[in-house]
Amino acid sequence: MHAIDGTDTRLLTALAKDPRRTVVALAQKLGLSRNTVQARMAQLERMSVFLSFERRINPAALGYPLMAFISVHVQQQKLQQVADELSGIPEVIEAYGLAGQADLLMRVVAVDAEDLFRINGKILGIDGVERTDTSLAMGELVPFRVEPLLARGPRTP
Amino acid sequence: MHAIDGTDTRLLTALAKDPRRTVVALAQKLGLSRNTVQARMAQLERMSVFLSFERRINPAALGYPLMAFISVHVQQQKLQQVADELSGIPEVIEAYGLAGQADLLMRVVAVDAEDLFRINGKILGIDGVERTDTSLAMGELVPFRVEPLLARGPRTP
DNA sequence: CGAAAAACTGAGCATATTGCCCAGTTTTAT
DNA sequence: ATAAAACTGGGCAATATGCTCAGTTTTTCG
Repeated sequence: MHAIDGTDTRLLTALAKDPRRTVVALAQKLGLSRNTVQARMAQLERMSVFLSFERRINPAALGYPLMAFISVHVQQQKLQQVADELSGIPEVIEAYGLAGQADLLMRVVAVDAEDLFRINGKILGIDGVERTDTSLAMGELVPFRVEPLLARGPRTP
Repeated sequence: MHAIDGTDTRLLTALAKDPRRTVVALAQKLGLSRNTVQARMAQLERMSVFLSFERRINPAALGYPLMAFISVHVQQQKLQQVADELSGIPEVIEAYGLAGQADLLMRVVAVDAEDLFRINGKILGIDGVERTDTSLAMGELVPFRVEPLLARGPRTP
């Protein structure tokens, strides 16, 4: 067994609903033996189903209430260098290489508008960065969720 | 105490590093009493420092290896309706209202390119959606992290 | 500055959980 | 049909948890 099956998705759904639930309680809820839940959890862990705990930490609560998406046009063949420089800026919380209009899209958090301006300046100062477009996030219109995907059951990859 | 302080950031850092650590082990590591760690954790929970567990679930492992960012131009005064429609599409895992070039930016996952095309068609079919721009994510250049923010210690909000 | 409130400490208790082992049964893969 | 994988439920020892408590320390506020 190395693809996610219906029992795994049910387990993930239950976990998502109540992340602090004990293995015993999960087993009860799912009608499985405790050992099975343990074994399945261990397997999900091994399969890298779980991303970092950091994703659960709200930057706003850390003092960074502003969020922005900054797309960047990068000089040819300098993408990796730019990425390395970006990773040195603490407020850059993630960055993706893109196939599309821009070369790179990052998510940035900031203390306030001034801070954002400063960060943007920093990004513009990176060798290889040609142009940036900044879009301030005004609010979550669809809050993050994977529950609808889980509810559909497993997909054959 | 209702702002995050240095002890909280240290606690979050330790948690981020080892999410399955017991309260007893965390207390030991941080040189605090068990009760204090428990009390602090409870407070962080109350303060909504922790976002949903779902954010830790990797859509790729669920059978959605493709990710794309789709920006959308929306007809005036239809933003909320569009958002409601988007939330009915399971593959739309989050969407932000923007101040910038586009009105809305969403993150979409898909099984394959065909699936992505289908989803895009669905989005274009929503009343109020004028235009979309799709950028396929080719890879994480800066993987998600808030550790550098935590390492800086608390920020006064 | 002093008093009060908040936060921290360490001890303790009863109960629950965990990691792991085991042998038997059921399900899946070949 | 057979073998391997997965599941089951039982069990054990060690540890953790939720919670209480009284004393101490730190922070807040007038």
